[in-house]
This record gives sequence, structure tokens and C-alpha cells, in this order.
Amino acid sequence: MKQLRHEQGIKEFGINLRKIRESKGFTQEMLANKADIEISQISRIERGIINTSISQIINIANALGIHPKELFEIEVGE
Amino acid sequence: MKQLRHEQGIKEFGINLRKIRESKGFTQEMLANKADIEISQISRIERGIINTSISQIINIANALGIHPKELFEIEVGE
DNA sequence: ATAAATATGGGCATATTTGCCTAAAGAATT
DNA sequence: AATTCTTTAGGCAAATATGCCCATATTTAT
Repeated sequence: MKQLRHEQGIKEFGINLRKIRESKGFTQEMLANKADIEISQISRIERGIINTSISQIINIANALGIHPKELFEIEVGE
Repeated sequence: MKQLRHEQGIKEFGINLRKIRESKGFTQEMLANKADIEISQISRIERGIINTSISQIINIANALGIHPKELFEIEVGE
């Protein structure tokens, strides 16, 4: 595994993304194609091993038909 | 200027961040210190020239005392 | 107008992300 | 059990972000 720095919230973000993606009936591949992102990248994001960017977040949200905000419906450490 | 790729939403994100930061009475420096991020980085984010990451978004939101979701209260191109 | 505070701009080295690829593991179906 | 679908894992090169530094511009206050 990687996980070099303890990045704030990326684990929870990935878990939430996966939950939403599955609830929409998307495979990682379907989402990747629609969001124009690599499949392996979706996997990395969902597993919380990378700290992805605003624009990918927005592209993913668009592909899922949700608002980017929803991807942040997570517990954020104070 | 930079702005190589037309990154989805990063301009709007930056504008919104600035609006919120100013409404809270923070200078870029105050926010940077509290969020443990470089001042120049705050400037770059607000101007929309970089595509920052989940964890920086969360750190900034925490520093501002808001939920990360609020930073995404932007018009997102469909 | 001057001074002080804030923000921009840029360069540079380092770190991280991203896409592309292949292999393999795991899950679901037949 | 075998086949197929889905996800994980890792390597690699190129692109991008980040921190650190300093100089300049812009704004705000005196």
C-alpha cells in the first residue's frame, strides 16, 4: 500500500464515493468512462490512496448526476 | 498567467473561497497559518490557477469553521 | 503622499497525481 | 468448476501541485 501522509479525509471521501456510485448502479468502469477519468484512478480514489483534485471531483459528480457537495457528506475531523 | 487546461470549476471554487474567507474576516495569511498551508497556495487557489486537493479543501474548511460542502456552493457546468 | 498590510507573480526543487499498461485477485453468473 | 465481470495492485513517464523564497503590485490606513 501507499498512504504516505495522513491526508485529511481522503479515506472517508473514497468510502462515500463508493457508496454513492454503487447506489447508482455504476461500475467503476462506467463511472470512469462517463467522467472521462481512468478506471484505475477511480479505484485509487475510492480506496483513499490518493488525494484527488477539485476538477476530478466535479467531473465525477457530474457523471453520477449529483452535486459535488454530496461527495463531501462525510465526517470531517475537527 | 498559467491556466493550461480548462479545469472544471476551479475558477468558481476559488472565487467562492475568497468570498467566504473575506466574509469571515480572514486575510490569506491568517487562513494559511490556521490551515497549515502556504500563503502563496491560498492565493493560487483563489485565483483558480491550480486544482487543489481534497485534503487541502478540508483543511481550509476546518480553518474557516465551515463544512467543506460550503466551498462547493458554486455553479457547476453540466 | 507615505507607510503598512495584503495579495500577486514567478522560479525552482521536490513530491504527488494521473494516464497508460499489464497482471492478478475477488465476486458474481452459468 | 469454469467463465465473465469487476476491482485491486503495481510500474513507469509525464504532468501538475506544493512549499519555500523573493520581488513587485495593489489595497488600506495614517
